[in-house]
Amino acid sequence: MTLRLHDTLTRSLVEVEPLEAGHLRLYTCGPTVWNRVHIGNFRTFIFEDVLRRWLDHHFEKVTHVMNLTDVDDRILRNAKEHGVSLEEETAQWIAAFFEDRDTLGLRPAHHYPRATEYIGPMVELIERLQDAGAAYDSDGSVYFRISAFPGYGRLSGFSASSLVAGASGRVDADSYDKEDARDFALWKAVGPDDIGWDTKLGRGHPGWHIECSAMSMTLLGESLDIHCGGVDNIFPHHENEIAQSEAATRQPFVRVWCHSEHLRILGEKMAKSLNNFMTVPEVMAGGARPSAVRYMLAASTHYRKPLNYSDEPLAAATEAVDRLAAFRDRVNELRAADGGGADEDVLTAIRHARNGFDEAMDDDLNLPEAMGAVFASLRDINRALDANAVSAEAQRALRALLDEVDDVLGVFPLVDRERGGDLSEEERGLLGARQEARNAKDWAQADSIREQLARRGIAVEDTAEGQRWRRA
RNA sequence: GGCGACGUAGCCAAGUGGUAAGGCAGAGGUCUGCAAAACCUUCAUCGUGGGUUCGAUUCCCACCGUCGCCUCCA
Repeated sequence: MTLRLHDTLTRSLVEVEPLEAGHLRLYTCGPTVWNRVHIGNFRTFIFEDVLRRWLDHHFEKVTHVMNLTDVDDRILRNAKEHGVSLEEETAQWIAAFFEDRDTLGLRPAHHYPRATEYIGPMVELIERLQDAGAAYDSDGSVYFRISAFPGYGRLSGFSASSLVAGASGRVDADSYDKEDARDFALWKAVGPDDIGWDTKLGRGHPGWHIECSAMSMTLLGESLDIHCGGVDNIFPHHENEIAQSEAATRQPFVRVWCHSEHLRILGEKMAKSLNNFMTVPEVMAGGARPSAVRYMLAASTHYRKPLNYSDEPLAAATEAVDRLAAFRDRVNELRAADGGGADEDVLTAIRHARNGFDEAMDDDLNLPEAMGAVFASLRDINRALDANAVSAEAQRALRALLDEVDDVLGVFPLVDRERGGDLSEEERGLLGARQEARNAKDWAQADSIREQLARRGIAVEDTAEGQRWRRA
């Protein structure tokens, strides 16, 4: 089975083949830590997490690097305003990012390089560009010379003439003294009172794009396999990364570019600038479960299509997760019999689920379709289990299927965390009393206790094996 | 203005040149002391208008609508 991903540069599906056999090198654009990231950012991070997990499944070794951009104009401004160092300013937001990452169950990257720790490599890279004639000084700052890189615009599809300076209304068009409006800053000169670094280039701080080139080359080499981010990074960020990297190394910078679509809210992109965003803690405070948020962001639609955030998809995701979790409970509680009358049907359904899942995932990470295959098989399996017992072997196969699916989906650890630990002494007592009431066929009493437990957030179900509880 | 994406049931959504996965919600039923869970049944001709084709939701054109990018936004 080969994995195919949509490559932004060629706008086609390409087979993923690591440059170094058996070792895939992945770079994902991380957060700019100037405040708490929102769930729109996390849509991209979760897409990248699903990719990372599927790559782990495919290749012997994966090295995943996610950068933390801890120097940029907003951070510098805030640090100055608060009268603190850059490190003090960003520490809280880095901590918040890791907290949210863990809330949503993202597999940690192998490296989280910070821009401020790579000033040296950035300066070296800029010097290489100067030597190559691809960079020039202006008022102490250093700019990349677009005209020195003929391939400029390939990734975004923008031709030189089509770029309308300031058309987005986001940035002042002519605030810098550049040869060409499209040229971008590699190094920005600052005065002695401003936060900056004294380097061979003079006192200043790096431009936005150079950090990713320097950090990825340092940690992953001058050519890496996959580089991803949100679609809004295509231009200018990734376009500029390609230009500055390849102008320096004369080698292809990245083999496959992947970009995820935006999360929307009320039909519009969720963004800090539109003030229509929600953070992970805010969503949780609204009663959402981490497992449901993760499911919604990862699996409710394909990563290259916009996803609209609202209560309905979240509720649907909650139910979908519950269905999976209930099925896992059922599998774990199966009392396997030697005969295993349902084995054949169950094993067939498992095979269908696995094949459908793998195929859909290999086809550009189509997790929605992959889950469709899983759910279709769940129904077949449930039907078989309703009718007959299964062998211990079939039970093991069912567990393996769930493990495989959740190796990518990643919701079960979150579900376990949400359910909390064991029952308290008192709650156990209530459950025992209810069992006694049921034995005595005192239904009124049994129902009343079930009500009490429900008010504590504990759902009780009666099964052939007795009572089963879970935190709802 | 340039470039690009999308438009499938009440909602979310996958997909294919030969009459549409899956999830949620709804309706009816089986099971259950009652529930819950599970299962069964039921619920769409794929934005509009043309064209190509034996046949299009799937290819082409136009239109309408929504959205994104156009120098520091994931």
